[in-house]
Amino acid sequence: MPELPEVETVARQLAPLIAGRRIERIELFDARLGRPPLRQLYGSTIGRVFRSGKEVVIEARGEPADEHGSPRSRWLSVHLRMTGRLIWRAGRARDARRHLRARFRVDGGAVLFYDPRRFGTLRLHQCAEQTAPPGLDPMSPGFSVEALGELLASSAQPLKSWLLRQDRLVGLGNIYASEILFAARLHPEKLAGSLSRRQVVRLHRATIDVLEAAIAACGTTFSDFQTAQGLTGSYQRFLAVYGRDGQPCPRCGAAVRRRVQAQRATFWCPRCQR
DNA sequence: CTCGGAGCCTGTCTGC
DNA sequence: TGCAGACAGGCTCCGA
Repeated sequence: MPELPEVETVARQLAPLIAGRRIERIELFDARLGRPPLRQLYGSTIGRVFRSGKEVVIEARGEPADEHGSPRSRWLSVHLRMTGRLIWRAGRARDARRHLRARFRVDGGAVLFYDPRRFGTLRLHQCAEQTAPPGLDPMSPGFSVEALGELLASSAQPLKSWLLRQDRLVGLGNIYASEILFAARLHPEKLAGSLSRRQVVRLHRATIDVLEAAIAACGTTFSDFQTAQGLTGSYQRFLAVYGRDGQPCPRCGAAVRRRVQAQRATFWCPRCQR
């Protein structure tokens, strides 16, 4: 389910809903989540809530050790993988238990973690540095044409597969990789290291444009994705190629094609992507 | 390094 | 209607 725009949407919506609230209790309902020592977060106050790569990170600020000490923070990161959802529930209503994997009780409500396929993960970090993803975030100031060019330069991988690797750029997944390549008019099987300077510029521009538009639309919803407020995204209305196998390319009218590349469906326009 | 395949899970949709 | 198979927004591991 969630790629960068969806995770960004969840983090942005969750932040004002839970920042400043006290963590009362965290319940895990799925053994696959392991047994992270979450009790150490009890009584701490939620600070920043932000996206890191494809993870939602929640800062838990503990009490100051003494009156001069600054509060000790820990960070809880949630990876939604394919079908995870983080939903804010105000008050003390009863929660649907189906697919409920974890519940973060805070004063005034709870954050519910639903995940039908159970691929999602929770991790507890003792320092902020540990929450940083390995790759470059395309929404960060460091994402320049030069930086993208350098990352691409050494690779003999097809562009579509390259874009899915989280150790180079973080946050892109199967939907946006296809959409970005369409916007950049680049063929998904073109080798990453073979791009001209102008093509790198196009890819850079397309990455930012597609992600910003998707964030503005609160992400893409097919079936699973919901925002923190239980709403759906609307970017699916703007998808040019993803899931549009056989339909006309919105730019040139040629039939959009689909093929499986490294186990994942790839969609592209055979006429205007070169 | 890269690729392909299997695996982790459950739900939904398609075609016979 | 029933059932098998394909497929799904992510990622990791293995062997070639």
